[in-house]
Amino acid sequence: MSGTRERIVEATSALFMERGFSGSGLKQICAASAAPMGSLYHFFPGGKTELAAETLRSSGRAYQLLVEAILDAAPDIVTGVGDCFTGAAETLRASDYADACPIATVALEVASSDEALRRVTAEIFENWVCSAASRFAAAGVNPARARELAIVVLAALEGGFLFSRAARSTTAMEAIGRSMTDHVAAALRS
Amino acid sequence: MSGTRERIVEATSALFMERGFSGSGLKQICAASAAPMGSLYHFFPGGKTELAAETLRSSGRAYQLLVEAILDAAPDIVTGVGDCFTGAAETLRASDYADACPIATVALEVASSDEALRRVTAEIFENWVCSAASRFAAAGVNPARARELAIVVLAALEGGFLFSRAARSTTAMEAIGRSMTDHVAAALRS
DNA sequence: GTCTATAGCTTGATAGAC
DNA sequence: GTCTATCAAGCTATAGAC
Repeated sequence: MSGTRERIVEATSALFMERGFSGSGLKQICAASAAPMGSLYHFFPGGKTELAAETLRSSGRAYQLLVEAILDAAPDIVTGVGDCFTGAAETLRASDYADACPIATVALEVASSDEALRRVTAEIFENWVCSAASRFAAAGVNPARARELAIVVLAALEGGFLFSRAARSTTAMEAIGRSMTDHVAAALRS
Repeated sequence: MSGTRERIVEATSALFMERGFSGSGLKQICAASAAPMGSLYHFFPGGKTELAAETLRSSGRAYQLLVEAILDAAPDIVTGVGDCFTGAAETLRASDYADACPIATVALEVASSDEALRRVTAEIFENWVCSAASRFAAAGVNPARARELAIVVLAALEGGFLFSRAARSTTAMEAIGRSMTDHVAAALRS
């Protein structure tokens, strides 16, 4: 049960957030996870693509569980959505704007240049949308609208990460969070 | 007035959208723009960073002018916002999901790893927000709210590019566009 | 499973002829 | 201003001893 494999995946996830897919070298990943090159290719014979696919799936799942936990802990869905945005803002500040979406950077890099990885990112986003949509529907939003609402809220969260990281300020994330709580509240009333 | 310099910047912009900053090599850029290596360093003695900064500024300005033209051509601001999203969706489909935001991919790549380029992307986004906010204010939105509204609409547009490119489908962009027109209309009524 | 060494290629950048 | 040749360093990937 050597933790080497897990260490490699964790180091890859962190490097992907800081430098993206092309900017993260396998040597750098090995150094960051204190793993030799041979171990990386032992666990991931498919090389960088296989490692990236597993890293994206793993951090995508972890991120989904985090959001679900925040939504389920809140007294109502509107508060829960607000908590996601304030939590994202706090995490950004606490991590010096490094700990953001673990998928977006790589997703944009590979969208037009690596079909296998593009499919992986599409699957992760689809899981996120389904997860959020089911929460909105359970909270009383018309099921057909619930999916659209999930798409909008998650897209706005991604835009918030982009603007907040670029500006090194969380004012964008906070403004977007306010708008999204209003938007979800309006959807509940209709 | 050798067009070599312009060709280099244009090729760089296209490659940044398709493969990002780290994924675009200078040799690739020279090949795509039919320019020799020596010319690239003649025009951009600061190397890849200087070329990237100028490319980002140039395509950021062009993108802003495009959005402003769409907004100003529309009969009202709500229609104009809707036109931006349907236009983005059409452009994505027509370009096989390659022609999207010219800044976002690079902005995420450099946010935590290249301070000089991070500042450039922050400045571009700030210009976009100011431009959109002034249109919203001119349409009758309370000036304090106009800036927040601009941030939300642009962030949602960026999230729409991300989800639509990953899924190779414009349904996300279209759903987000519908929500944003509703959101802008609501801001006008309040 | 772990580790070292290295092949083969590409990267960003430079030098110097023209 | 243009172009070629080249450098040192980085990359992904592999081979093979332990």
